[in-house]
Amino acid sequence: MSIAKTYNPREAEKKWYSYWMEHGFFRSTPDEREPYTIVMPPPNVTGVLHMGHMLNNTIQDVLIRRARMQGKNACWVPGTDHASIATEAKVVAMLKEQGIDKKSLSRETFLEHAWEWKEKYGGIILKQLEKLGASCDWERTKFTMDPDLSEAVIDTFIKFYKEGYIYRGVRMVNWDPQGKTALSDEEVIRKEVNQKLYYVRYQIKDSEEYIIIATTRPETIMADTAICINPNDERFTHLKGQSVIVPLINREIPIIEDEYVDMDFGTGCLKVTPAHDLNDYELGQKHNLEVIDILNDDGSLNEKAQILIGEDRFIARKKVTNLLEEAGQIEKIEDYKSQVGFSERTDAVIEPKLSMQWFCKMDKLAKPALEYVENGTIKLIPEKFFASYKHWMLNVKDWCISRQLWWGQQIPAWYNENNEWVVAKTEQEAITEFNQQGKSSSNLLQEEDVLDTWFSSALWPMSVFDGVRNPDNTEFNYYYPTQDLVTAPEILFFWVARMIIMGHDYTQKPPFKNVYLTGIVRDKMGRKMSKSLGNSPDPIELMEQYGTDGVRVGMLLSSPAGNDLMFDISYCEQGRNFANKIWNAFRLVKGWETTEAPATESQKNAAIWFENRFNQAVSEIDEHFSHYRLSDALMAIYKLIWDDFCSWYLELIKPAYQAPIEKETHETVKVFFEKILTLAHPFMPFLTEELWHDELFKKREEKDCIIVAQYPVVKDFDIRLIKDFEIVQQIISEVRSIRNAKGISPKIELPLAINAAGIDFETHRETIIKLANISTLDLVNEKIQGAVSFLAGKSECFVALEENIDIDAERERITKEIEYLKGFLISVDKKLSNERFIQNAKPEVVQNEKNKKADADTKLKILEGSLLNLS
RNA sequence: GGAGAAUUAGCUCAGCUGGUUCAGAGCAUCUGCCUUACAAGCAGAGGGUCACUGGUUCGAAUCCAGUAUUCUCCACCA
Repeated sequence: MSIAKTYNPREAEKKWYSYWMEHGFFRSTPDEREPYTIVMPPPNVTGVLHMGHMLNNTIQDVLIRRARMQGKNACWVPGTDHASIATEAKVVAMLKEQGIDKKSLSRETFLEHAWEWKEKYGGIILKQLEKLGASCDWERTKFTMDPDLSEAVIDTFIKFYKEGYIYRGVRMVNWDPQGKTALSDEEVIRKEVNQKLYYVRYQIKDSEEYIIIATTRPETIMADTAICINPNDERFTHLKGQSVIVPLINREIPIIEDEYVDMDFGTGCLKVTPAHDLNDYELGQKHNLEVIDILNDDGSLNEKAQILIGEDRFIARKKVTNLLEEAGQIEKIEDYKSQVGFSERTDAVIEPKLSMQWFCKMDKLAKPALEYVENGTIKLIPEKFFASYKHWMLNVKDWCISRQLWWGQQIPAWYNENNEWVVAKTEQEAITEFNQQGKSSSNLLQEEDVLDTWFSSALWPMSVFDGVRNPDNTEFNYYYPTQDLVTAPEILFFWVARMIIMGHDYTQKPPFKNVYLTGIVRDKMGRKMSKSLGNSPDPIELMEQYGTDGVRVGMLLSSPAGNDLMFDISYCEQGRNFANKIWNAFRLVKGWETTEAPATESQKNAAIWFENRFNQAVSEIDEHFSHYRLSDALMAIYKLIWDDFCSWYLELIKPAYQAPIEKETHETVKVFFEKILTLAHPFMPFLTEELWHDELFKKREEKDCIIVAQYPVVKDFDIRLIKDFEIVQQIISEVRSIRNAKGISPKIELPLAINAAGIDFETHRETIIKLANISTLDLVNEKIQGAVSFLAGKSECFVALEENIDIDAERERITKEIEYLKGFLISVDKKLSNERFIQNAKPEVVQNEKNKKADADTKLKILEGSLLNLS
């Protein structure tokens, strides 16, 4: 029988994923065990797996698999998000391709198309997550527009409305002219843009004089309703109370005064356009200015502009500039950099626009959500994000929750024929409500707008367990609050904060205990990986190439929480190589014939050492996990397996070529092997499951799978024993190093003599002989003449080489070491003779220095002896 | 403009409340090995004024201040 020399991930991946599914290992139902719950941040239903998802979901899978193996009732709830704007844009684009204009469709027909699209193309990403090994409870898959989740959203709207958090009003909002909807402040991305600053002349009425203003948006001058100057600005004192003529349209507007105007910026004169700028709007409110909105929903000019009607705002900007120039009204044009808002979803330039919207009052709601994080009920990992969380929470603004879209939850508000409105779940209830208020209830129309998608995502940890509609249900009581949330820092406010707010409002509990914020996946040049840059590898292809386990390991090796991850393909290679290393260790153990003989002493000692070393590693790994240092945990496993298990333990017990191994030892190796597989399983689910089922270990029962095997628990270990073995390892390394330096083949046996101090070398005799390839190992009490010597711990070792040793080289080496030790002693002595040190330092520290001195003294004496011995 | 963070080996990063001569890991590099588990490997080796300048301290990669560079978040200056 032959086993492939390299691990082939493909078969194992296919086989085990469906095996796990068929046997229901991912499924979770409430029982007497401790629950461990993660709700997956729902990707957009339009989404396709990218490196960010890969990282994020791998982390979640590692956490959930480990918890499952620790005997917890692990429940990972997957799902998708309806992503109003993105999805609606996709559907509109698709319809356009078919020659259908959204405007020509009724709301119902459009939604039919949208649902059709969703059923057909939506949720590809969930399928892709399977490839990654995601052990979600797929039967719980939710969509934010599922009927029950939608109902939860509507209920919440009504609840918040009744509690006085939701109101409706005309406000300046962020308008996305491409998506044709309002956006929340959080959905606006500000970018620095190279612009022009236009200096435009406005003629003073009944005068030849001009006033010059600076603007970046000349196309809005038709909407100007005042010019504002600073009352303290002496340059303009004579203009107070005058009015000016708006160029091109010759409308008369007043000159007003307000200290808001920065005298040093531009010309010190500001044109006031209340309809198209937030600050101007506020100025307008203060000074009772007229509001002239010259823009249509799509960003083109309307008839109020009087000129260039129907032109897009950016074309209009150019044309207005030309017209102004022709009219001699442009003083100058300067280059200018400024921040411009873009839509997070469509990337269109945001237009401040005055419109009627629904808002959620945030200040009161935010308070308890801040407290949770402040008092540690919810932990942010890493903590550094607390500062910005706090800042946002303290300065939170009201949340614009209405969107002028169809795809989403339609706001449950109803208008009667007099345009009066009530909030009610159904039309029937609305009628009742109107009647109670003594108002007309005929010709009711439901509010056209839908709710912000984040309004529904905010309920996610509750709504997936139906906890909003039915808070007393068993599942909700069992799984909520959830344990860990793994997500990107970018949506800390969008999502995390709002989940905490809603969770608290409903349950008086936080929705989760820990928030692990992953980094951003960047390319080698530090650029964020994105589709538009084309610098992101396709995770699916990566997994094809390196194996899923390899890519998982690669991603996690380099991603401390909250730090961005500079992704490089070589990490995946490292992951693949690691998988292959385990595979080959398995081949070795698998290939051994056994003999009935009992284990040898050295094998037993090796086993004792590895057991202790293993327990030490388990402690370290546990510690890393408790701080969510997944990459450190993984590295500890990597080293335990590669170095300790393969390079030391296996080499140590390995029988001679084609010789059988003692059965007792073989059994022990197998036990260790199973243990390290369980440690590795959360990171490398496929390989470990594949090996677990090999008959080398045993015939497994149908449900005896590593995915539910017992995860190693923290146990005591003997640090002394491990340290002693380190000395042995050092001796072996030194002998190999001597070989290397002298060009002596590893096949040639060398004699070794040890002047042992403090360690029982008999225990390790066989080990040293075997791994360092020693012919004779003598324990001596004196120095050996003409041998190369070195110090391991406090034991001096001698290798007598057949050819003459290079005395000068040896002398130099030893002298160097002596000098080092002397320097060391000087520094220690300096400390110890410093009274202030003795007085101020902790007693342990002082004692430690004393011990160091004693150690160094011993070593120094040995080395000085060696030096004498050479001459 | 405000806030936060970072700067340690060629690369990616550890280094927790100052205390081994403290400078570490992985990868990469170099040298020697096709030693029958693994060349996706084995053995060995080299490599860093801990960004800079001051300060606190018996003692600083670690604490403080300033400087430089970089990043992130927030913010309405036309």
